[in-house]
This record gives sequence, C-alpha cells and structure tokens, in this order.
Amino acid sequence: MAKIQREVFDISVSLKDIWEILSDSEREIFREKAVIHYFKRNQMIYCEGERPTDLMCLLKGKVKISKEGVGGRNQIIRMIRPVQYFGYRAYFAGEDYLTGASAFESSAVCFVPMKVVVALLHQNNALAYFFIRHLSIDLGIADERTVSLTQKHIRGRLAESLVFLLDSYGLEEDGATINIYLSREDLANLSNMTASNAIRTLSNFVMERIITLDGKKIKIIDEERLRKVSKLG
Amino acid sequence: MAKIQREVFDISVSLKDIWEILSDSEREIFREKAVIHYFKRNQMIYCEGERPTDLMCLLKGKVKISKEGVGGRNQIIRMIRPVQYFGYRAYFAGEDYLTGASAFESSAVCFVPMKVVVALLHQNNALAYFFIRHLSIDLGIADERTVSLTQKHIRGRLAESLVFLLDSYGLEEDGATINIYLSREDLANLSNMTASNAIRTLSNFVMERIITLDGKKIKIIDEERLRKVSKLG
DNA sequence: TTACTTTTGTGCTATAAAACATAGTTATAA
DNA sequence: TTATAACTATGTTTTATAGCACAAAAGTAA
Repeated sequence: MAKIQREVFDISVSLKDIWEILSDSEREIFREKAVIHYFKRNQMIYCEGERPTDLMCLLKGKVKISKEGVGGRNQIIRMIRPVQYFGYRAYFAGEDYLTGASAFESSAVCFVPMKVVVALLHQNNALAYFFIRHLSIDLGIADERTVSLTQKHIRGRLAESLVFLLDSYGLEEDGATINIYLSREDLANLSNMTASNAIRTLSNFVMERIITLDGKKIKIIDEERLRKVSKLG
Repeated sequence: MAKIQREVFDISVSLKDIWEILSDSEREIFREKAVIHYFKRNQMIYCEGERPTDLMCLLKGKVKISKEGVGGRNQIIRMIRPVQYFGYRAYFAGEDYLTGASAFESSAVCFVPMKVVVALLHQNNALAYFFIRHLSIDLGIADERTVSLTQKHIRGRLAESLVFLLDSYGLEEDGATINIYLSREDLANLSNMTASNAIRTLSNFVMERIITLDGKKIKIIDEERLRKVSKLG
C-alpha cells in the first residue's frame, strides 16, 4: 500500500514559507535540527496528554487532529494537508497536548524541536509574526466551527464537511472526485454526528443528485447546491 | 445605575503584564497612544464584520464576545474580565471581525491602535511571545469548548457554564453568589441551548440543592456536585 | 480458498432538546 | 403612578438525532 516511504525532501523547498523568513545562519540551524519521520495509515503521530516537543510540518500525506469526547465519541478538530504546520500550539501554551494527531494515509512529517524554534523566534520577529498570524487564523476557524457544529442541522454540517474537504484537498483528475477518502465514521466525527446519520444523509444527497458515491469515493455533482446546503441547511 | 463612569486608570498598573515587557521608550509610546473608552450596559464595543483597528484591554466591567448563528441564534464565544486583552485576533489574521463584543455592565476599555502594537511587536520579541502564548491558550480553550458544546448534554453544558462563571468572576462577599448576573437568555447563549431549557435546567439544579436562585443571582450550594455534573453529566 | 473482522447500509425505537403557547413577574419609561 | 415592554417560568407538542439491531458488503489474514 505505502510505496512512498522514505521519499527524500528538500527542506528549503518544503518548508518554504518559514524558509523565506530565516537568515542564512538560522537556515543552517533549521536544516541541522530538522528530522523527517514517516507514518503509516492510521499511525498516531502524537497522543492526547503527551508533552509536546516538536514543531511538525506535514510534507506529504494527510493528517487528522482529533479529541476524545465524553461518551468515547471522537471529534475531528482539524485536518492537515501539505504543507501545513501543527503540534506547536500546546507547547506555546505551556500545556500537554489536548488533541491527538494521526496519519490518514502514508505521511511524511518534518520535526523540528520546539526549543530550537523558540530560540530562533526570539531573535527573528518575522518568525514570531508567522506564528501569531497562523494562530490567529486558526482561532478564527475554531470560533466559526463552534457555531457551525452547534447550530447547523445534520445536512448543513455534512455539506460543510464535504465543502471543507473539497476546498482543502481538491479534486482528482476526473474533476469531480474529492481527493481524500474518509470512512463514514471519520466523516461523522468531522461533522459531529453518528456514523449511521452520516451514511443516511450521504444517501439523501445522492438521491438529490448533489453527489454520487462509489465506496469511499465521493463525486461532487452539484457544487453550487452543496455550498447552498452547507450555508443554509 | 452606572456611577463608575470616567474613573481614572493608571495604565502602567492596569496593563501590567504588557508593561513589564516594554522598554522605557516603548512604554512612552504606549502611554501616548492609549485611550480609555467607557461603555454602558449592553453597548456594543465592536460589531461582526467591522474592520479591527485597536488592541483592547478591559480595565473594569464585564464583556461578552459573541457571534450570530444560523437562525438568528446568538452564541457567546468567550467572556472577558479585567484585565484581559481582546480584539487583536482578527487584525493579526488580516480579517474583519468574525465576532461582536458588547459590555455586560458599565465597562472601561483601554484602546491602543494595532498599528502601534505591531510596530512595537516587531522590535520587541517578548511582546510577540506574549501574543503567541495568549493565542495558543485561547485556541486550546476553543478546541475544548467545541467538544463540550457538541457532545455534553444540557445539564453538563449548563453546569460547565456555571463553573466557568464561578472560576472567571469569583464569588461575592457572601462566599456563595456568583459575581456576575446574566439573563437566562445569555446563560443559554453561553451554554448552547434555548432560554426555556436554561430556565428549566436551573430549576432542576435548585431542586437537587446544587444552587439556589434569587432573580439573576445564582448561589452555589454544592460546588463539588456542580463540577461533577459539568464533567460527567 | 476460507474464515473473520471491519465497514457500510437500513429500518425501527427512544429520547433529548427545540418550538410553541401562555401566564406571571419584574424592569423601564411616560 | 400607570402603562408597556422585557424577562422568567412552566406545561405541551413536535422533531431532529442518537441508539440499537441486523444484514450485506468489503477488506484482511491464515
């Protein structure tokens, strides 16, 4: 299944948005300390309750950040795509991880010790501002999400998840299939509902000719309609 | 009602956590640019959709940050107490406000132009780190909240709100009354439920001798039990 | 292959919470 | 002070969604 293991990455290209910010000497430090780890499908990258140590950057693959809820129910908090950074919030807050991260498919993740990052950050304001900006954006998303997940009905929440997946991971070559395959359960955990309701609502969308299904593949037939349901219904 | 208007504040004392971080010259700039505005009960401080311009610090009073939901329903995203900073997220993210802020009771708010803050922040790493830390903490709270609001049942959500109010605003001199008075509607908006359900659930708590009610005053009788309901129920 | 686990799909039931209706109560303003 | 509006309280009805049971299908391993 996982043939892309041990692929070689050029950090200066992969981590380009941080790279642009660093001086030559800082780049040297970064290159020296960065380590790439490879994860298989469903492998945990870090666990809820662990002490955070590294800044992580997803180079290849797909990662979900999730959280145990009350009745053992799981909630997907956000999804990571290349090239996004994660794992730094808890360290900055001085907390243990509140969430867990796991690979959705074979993934390559670049690790840089947070100690190194913080040291650089104290001498490089642009890097500090990079994190301020990203944390601010993520906090806004979290606020929006809270309202969506609590106030929208099932159809709206599922449609919103599909739109999110579409916008985040794009389409395959056929120009219709969402370029990520989730289990119905994961889709439910992303949309705050039970798996049976995710399944039921997906079939409704099929009947209404908004999507078609082929196993885990989801084809978007009527994107406009889907976005409308996401907004209003 | 509002006798505390036009109270005089010493910025070096009120904004102490930022003050400690600044150099003498930076303090001078801050003192020069800071303006204190006074708000009456229920007055808006900023509105959803507006362009953010200032860092705000609540010097006195109580403020709620909220968001319009789908069916005109309102969701309280967070509550501010003295001395907490707010209003900066949207500016850092380069967005218009996603939320609105309004005074809960007569409040004094210190405004500092974000342009000034950002300028200082680019020359003072400790200040940058101050925002990184606070954004990180708030993002963690937002993630926790999403799970609580979506997965806990009504009793658990209401109890959690009461615990939050207790921990945030403390008790009055009698050692039992929560030191903030919200309408049942606000309490509902904070706990993601309708006003009638907030009222009903409050009466249940009274019957179970967890709290007593006297209009908007809420007395905590059995804090341990309340925390238990917040966690498990 | 065969056996076995996991995932998906559907129908039915139970229930938590919203929606509605109405009345009493407390603020607020004229 | 009275009139009016806003808030609080409670009972009833409706509905969205969870929970459960079971069957079919698809992966996975021996």
